[in-house]
Amino acid sequence: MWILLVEDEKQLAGNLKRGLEEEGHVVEIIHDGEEAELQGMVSDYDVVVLDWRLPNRDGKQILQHWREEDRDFPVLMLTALGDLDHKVSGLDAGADDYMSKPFSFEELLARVRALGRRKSEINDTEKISVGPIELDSRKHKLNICGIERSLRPKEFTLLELLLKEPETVFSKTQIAERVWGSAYHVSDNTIEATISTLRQKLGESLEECDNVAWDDSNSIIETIRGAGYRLNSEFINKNE
Amino acid sequence: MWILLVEDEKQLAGNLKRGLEEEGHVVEIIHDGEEAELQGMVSDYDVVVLDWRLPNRDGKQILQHWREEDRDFPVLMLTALGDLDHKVSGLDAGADDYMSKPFSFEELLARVRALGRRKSEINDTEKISVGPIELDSRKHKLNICGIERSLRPKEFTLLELLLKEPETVFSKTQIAERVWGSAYHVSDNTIEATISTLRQKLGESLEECDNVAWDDSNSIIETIRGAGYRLNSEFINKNE
DNA sequence: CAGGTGAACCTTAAATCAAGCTTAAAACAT
DNA sequence: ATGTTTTAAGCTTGATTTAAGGTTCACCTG
Repeated sequence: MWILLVEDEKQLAGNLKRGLEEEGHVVEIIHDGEEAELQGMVSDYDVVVLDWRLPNRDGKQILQHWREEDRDFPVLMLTALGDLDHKVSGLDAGADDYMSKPFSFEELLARVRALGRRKSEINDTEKISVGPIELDSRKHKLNICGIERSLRPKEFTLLELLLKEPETVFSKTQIAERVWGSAYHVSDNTIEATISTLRQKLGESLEECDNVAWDDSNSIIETIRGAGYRLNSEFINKNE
Repeated sequence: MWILLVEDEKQLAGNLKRGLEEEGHVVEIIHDGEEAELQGMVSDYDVVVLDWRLPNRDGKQILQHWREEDRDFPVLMLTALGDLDHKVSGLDAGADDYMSKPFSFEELLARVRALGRRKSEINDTEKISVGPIELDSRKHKLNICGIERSLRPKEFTLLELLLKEPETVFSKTQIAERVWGSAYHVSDNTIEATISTLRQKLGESLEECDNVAWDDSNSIIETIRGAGYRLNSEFINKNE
């Protein structure tokens, strides 16, 4: 999932980010309230984790502005211990869930997961499947006509992105942002190399299936020159 | 869309250009303030992205001069983080939106799209259709009476330009600007060659249609000697 | 008004250029 | 130490531009 984490304590933010990433999420951190507000206006995160006390704007204000503008991602608010009033006013302002510090990481994880699931069926049903391909988000496992196959984290996230919105063309820039978390510092070649190994793994697996209408196994992921990549629509249709 | 990007950090500018081009926009980069000002005086871009800090002139000056001369394209200004004063003074000077660095690429994309939409209906209507010809800008697809056909990027952008404003005659210079991003370094012959292949592809496709009132399939794109090219108006009328 | 002339334009193939692919090895992280 | 990610290099494929010769058209001239 694509998560925005708004938290000004840098250490805590860093830890959470790492933990969430280990679970296979893509995490963006923002330390500043104003910036966070803007960011939320333009990007459709799957979940936003929002600290209540922030420099420049407080969490509640930010959230209210978002909701006024119909930004509808689920928001998990974080408050200091004892701020029970905040709980109420926060949920009022449109938060979907609430947690008070300190909390265990496991708990955060569980709630983030729950929120993501709630948002939409497509988005984090742990299992996405297109034709004979099944992806288990939780376990980072790929399952092709019954045969299990392990993917590396980056490969996994990339495939997940493509499967979630088949038909859509994702540009390298978008892929960089959604899989690596930022568009800068990621070279084209890195993405190409990842696509390449991913194709190989998919290809190998599909060859071992009997009942799949597909031969040129290399092109499950289509290249649209100059524009990006997408899941091959023919493949989708034939095997849906 | 036709976008001018004024930004002196070459690396950043290059990245953004690539990203925007992947989305199907035509992008011209200028690194220098003075040159940018001139360019804005003579070309009607759909959107201008303007860095605030530039060599030779600062963004604000440039923008003011433009507005004094009634150059009315939407301008998205870029400032360094924390320059909140600039935000205000920039919007004052006539900017339509603002973003502080660093920003995510998707954010830029969203805002550019929004500004383009605001300006005119024609832009960003994802699907353009004239008679049996349908063009999907976002997906880079051409569809003629139901049959899909692939065009190369330059061919595509050129056709898009002609379809967006049928009736209008586009000179070679205009075509160079709006398809290649700049009029220099593009020879007449290049454009002629592109028109030629485009005509062929359109011709072939139209022959396969039944219900189209058109015979001399070569002249869907009309040549107006000494002036330029345009979509054949007869074709438009017969098939509208 | 026939014929000639030059400019603009067309067409095709070949040459150049750029995007994307693949593999192994280096770097990084755990 | 092991698995992952990134870089590097040479390669393949496809897109674009150039080049060269052919058309067409407007207009000039005898």
